[in-house]
Amino acid sequence: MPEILEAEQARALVAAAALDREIASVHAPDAWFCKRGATPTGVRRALTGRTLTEARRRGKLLLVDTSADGPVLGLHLGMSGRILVDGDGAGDPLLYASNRDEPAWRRFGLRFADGGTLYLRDPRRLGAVELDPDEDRLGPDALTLTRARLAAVVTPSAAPVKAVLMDQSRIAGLGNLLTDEALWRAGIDPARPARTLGPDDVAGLHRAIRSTLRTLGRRGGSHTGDHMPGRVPGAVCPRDGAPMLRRTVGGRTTYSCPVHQH
DNA sequence: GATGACCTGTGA
DNA sequence: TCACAGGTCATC
Repeated sequence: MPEILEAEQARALVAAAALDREIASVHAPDAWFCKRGATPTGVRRALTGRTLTEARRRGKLLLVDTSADGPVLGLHLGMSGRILVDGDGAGDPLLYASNRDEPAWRRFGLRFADGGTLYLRDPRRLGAVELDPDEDRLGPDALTLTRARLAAVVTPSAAPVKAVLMDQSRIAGLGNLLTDEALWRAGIDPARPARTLGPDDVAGLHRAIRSTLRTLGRRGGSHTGDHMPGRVPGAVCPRDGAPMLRRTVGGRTTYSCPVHQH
């Protein structure tokens, strides 16, 4: 569930509440959760005594700079992760993930010298902590996606347009729900080969992505879309009342309207 | 580019 | 008891 909107909320929370506080200790109980070469010991050594200086984001990946030429702390929310600072959270309240404060779900955390804390709580354990992440493994951020860039990504690909939009190396930040919402808004069939989209389709899709991110961002998250009521078996299209089509496209469960999406 | 595995809470 | 949710990575 955490897609770009939830990651942005988490980034804003870290920026507002967790910067410039000395890290007294690091809670890294789960070696499996440390990815791409990071280890609990390594992370502990790298962060203890430093402060967080800036919170950035690329797609769904949180990037936190640290003081004194320290490493960049990379945090990924996976599918059920949430950031909590001093016990207060930001991001996806609970759609698939429980909101209980189960200590075992604190996969990673910082205790500050002032007594406060930052935690990454992730019941399903699919998030990640890494050091100095390779930011270029991700494409340009979806929140600043230009129409030209979208066209450059969509035009050459024979894959379903949904698969292209969700490919993080092409565009970073769009997940299953936001992609379905944007295609539903644009009236484009998720399974349509990307290269069959003409300039008008691309322009419309670009507008739909922007309106999706702006509107759902204001409402509070990826699960607040107009398309959501149609994401239930047996549901009808919220726009025109036609029975929704449920398929797997690009490896993910996909709901679309067979009447207005072509 | 498509598929399955990873992991685990939830709900039927 | 089991299908399903879903981001990402390894493998085909």
